[in-house]
Amino acid sequence: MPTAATPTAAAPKRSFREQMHIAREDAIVSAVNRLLAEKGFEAMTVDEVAAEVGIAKASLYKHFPSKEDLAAAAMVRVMNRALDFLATRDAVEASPLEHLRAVARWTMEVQLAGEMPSLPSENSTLRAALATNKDYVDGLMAVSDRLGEWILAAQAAGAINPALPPIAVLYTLYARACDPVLGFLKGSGQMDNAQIVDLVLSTCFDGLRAR
Amino acid sequence: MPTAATPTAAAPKRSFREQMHIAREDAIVSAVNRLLAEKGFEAMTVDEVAAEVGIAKASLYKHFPSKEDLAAAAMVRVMNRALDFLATRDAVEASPLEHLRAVARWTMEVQLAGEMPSLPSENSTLRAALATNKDYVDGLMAVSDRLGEWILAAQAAGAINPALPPIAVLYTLYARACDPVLGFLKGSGQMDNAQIVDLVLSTCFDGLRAR
DNA sequence: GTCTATAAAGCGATAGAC
DNA sequence: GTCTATCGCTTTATAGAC
Repeated sequence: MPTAATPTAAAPKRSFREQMHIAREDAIVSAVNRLLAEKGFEAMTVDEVAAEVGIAKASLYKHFPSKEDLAAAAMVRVMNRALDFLATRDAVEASPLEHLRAVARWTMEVQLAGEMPSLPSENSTLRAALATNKDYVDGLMAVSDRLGEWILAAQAAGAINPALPPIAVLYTLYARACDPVLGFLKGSGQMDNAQIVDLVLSTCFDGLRAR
Repeated sequence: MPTAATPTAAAPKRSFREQMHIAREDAIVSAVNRLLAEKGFEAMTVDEVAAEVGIAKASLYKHFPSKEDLAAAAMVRVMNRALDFLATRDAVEASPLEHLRAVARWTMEVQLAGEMPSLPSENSTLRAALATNKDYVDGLMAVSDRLGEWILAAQAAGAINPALPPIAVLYTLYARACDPVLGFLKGSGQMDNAQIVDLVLSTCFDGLRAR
């Protein structure tokens, strides 16, 4: 019975093709992710993406209808990875402040690994595409909600400065994920990644002033 | 004596023309400055600059030989404005920490005014142009030296965390001049500029943690 | 120095064979 | 779905008249 009517026979075949398809798309999204982190959306070209993946540019457009969708897919994946990381923290016994520090540390490590896309400038075409991308917006909301809980709890416990509006704390954490200070210090060639992360974490949570 | 041989007669005429020339170039650089702040180097087009200034694109290229030189001129002007501001602080009776706070506040106000160019991504063609631009490099060094003195003095006085390498403090101040948190908070529409600056200054110097 | 007009190159996106 | 080849447009930069 070679027809597709038998689920037990058709499912594996379809699944295999789908897995190949997913694997290919994952390779594409990975390349886009790296290029977005390295040079940003405007400077990244679709030809570069195709060259890095090792396929023709036209093939890219069979998977993603536009450059914006290509980049949006990478942003969605980053957001999902963040959600995955947040989920791992649920099993950890720690204070809200410690959770927030752990998240900030994770984002900085992702950035030093060259896998944190730099945020698109305010009037980029990518911004509009992201704003109407349900997967991205949902992921962003989910991350923000989770972080918001920890922020409120940390402020209630007196660990985070209660005078700061929670939204300001949230935005600060997002901004530090792309903090160019990491690249500056890396470029100075005087420290290793662990030292850089510790330093920037310190300035973020403890400030420049002595305590 | 209408010839150019008489210095007293020739000098004013040349000076007038030069002033016109300088005024025109200043208008160009101002437009470039705003566009660099608004959308960054890659997304800014020379056509936009010409349209904003109100002259033909070819005329721009009589003043500046390339888009990179155009942008570099704007960056040099920002650097010189920073030097001017630093000079005004010499007349102010204040501690090194207060000087650093004042500088950070000034950069944030410039950014909220839409006049702080976003820093070029790491492998932008603008980076290479800036690295070989003597005026820019000299200005950057002068600013860094001046800030470096205050940083060292503030650390010696125990006002800035002495555990932080001075270079990390310097880079943090540079990064906060372009901090996207200002734009985020502005976009939330919940605060005025003064509140935003105070908030970000607080997180920069005092950190997120309660004191 | 300013303009109009255009060259030269790069880009996102598509056509059509296989 | 992948490829080669190309379209159509934008962009940087220049030529040449005035």
